[in-house]
Amino acid sequence: MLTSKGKYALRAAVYLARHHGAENWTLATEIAEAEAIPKKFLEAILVELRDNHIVTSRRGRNGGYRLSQAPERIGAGDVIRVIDGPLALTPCTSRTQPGPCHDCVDPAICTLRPVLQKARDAIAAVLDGNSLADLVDSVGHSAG
Amino acid sequence: MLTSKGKYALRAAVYLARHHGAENWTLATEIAEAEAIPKKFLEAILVELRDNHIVTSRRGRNGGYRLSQAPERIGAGDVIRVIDGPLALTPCTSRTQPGPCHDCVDPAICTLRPVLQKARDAIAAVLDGNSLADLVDSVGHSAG
DNA sequence: TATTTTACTACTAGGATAATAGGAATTGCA
DNA sequence: TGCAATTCCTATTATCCTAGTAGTAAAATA
Repeated sequence: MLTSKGKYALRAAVYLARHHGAENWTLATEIAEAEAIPKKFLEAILVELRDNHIVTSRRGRNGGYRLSQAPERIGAGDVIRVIDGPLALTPCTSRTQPGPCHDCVDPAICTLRPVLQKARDAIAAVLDGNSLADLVDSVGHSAG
Repeated sequence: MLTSKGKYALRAAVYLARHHGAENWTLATEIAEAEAIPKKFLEAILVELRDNHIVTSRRGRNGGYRLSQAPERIGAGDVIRVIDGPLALTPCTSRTQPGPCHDCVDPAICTLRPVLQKARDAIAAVLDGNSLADLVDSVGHSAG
């Protein structure tokens, strides 16, 4: 399951994608109201997205946030990874932040790894295969 | 990410699959030692698996646990669902325990749903497509 | 310099996680 | 009948995570 924070992040990113434009800066307040996200919480999320180069921010008057790249170039998985961590089901099957499972007896002969690896690849294929632009377009139609 | 509990459950289930036999009852102590799982914690897990008809237990002397069905008929997803809950990334995309996302403005026009639905299907295809018997066989070879 | 807006730091309530402890109930065997 | 093995049940605990809230600092612009 995603955390609320992760979903908020994705919704905010999609909002920015929907309003993306060369010099179009969107206010945190606007996103918070439109998406019903607690404003202060959203600010913290946007800072994390900024630190991870998903969004760019500008302070002061006429400031706000915008995507760092075109919506077509940012995957849903990119946003989720930043806020909720790796897509994998275990540290040992993560590609972006691989690490040992502390409760694993012997990684070399782990019975679970092959399936969990396949699961990770399947999740990543979907979430990395769908850009924010795709999400904007997908409203209403659940096929694709 | 799976919880430790979920991984313990899956490892225990695979252990039972490896030692599956008509009247073969395996002790919790044996599984705990072989898989390095805290015994008391494992007992609680096995009780949950029993309540959800994944394993069958027998008390007293010569007691123990065994799978309720042939290892070929129990999917990795079945075990994970019992211990860690739905495979879906959000309640609204769960097939086995569907529910509303409390932070969702309007489910009908949710921008995230289509992708999350696809993600769920992808995860489920892998985890439901691999039985405990498959996991037993997959040791060593990570392809398949 | 006043106002807008993001950025930063600190704090908190509640719940989940990962156990541990102790004993009760059940079964088989001598 | 009683003892030992084993699962089953009820509590309790320490630690971390989640989902925020509050207040203030810093920056940019008009």
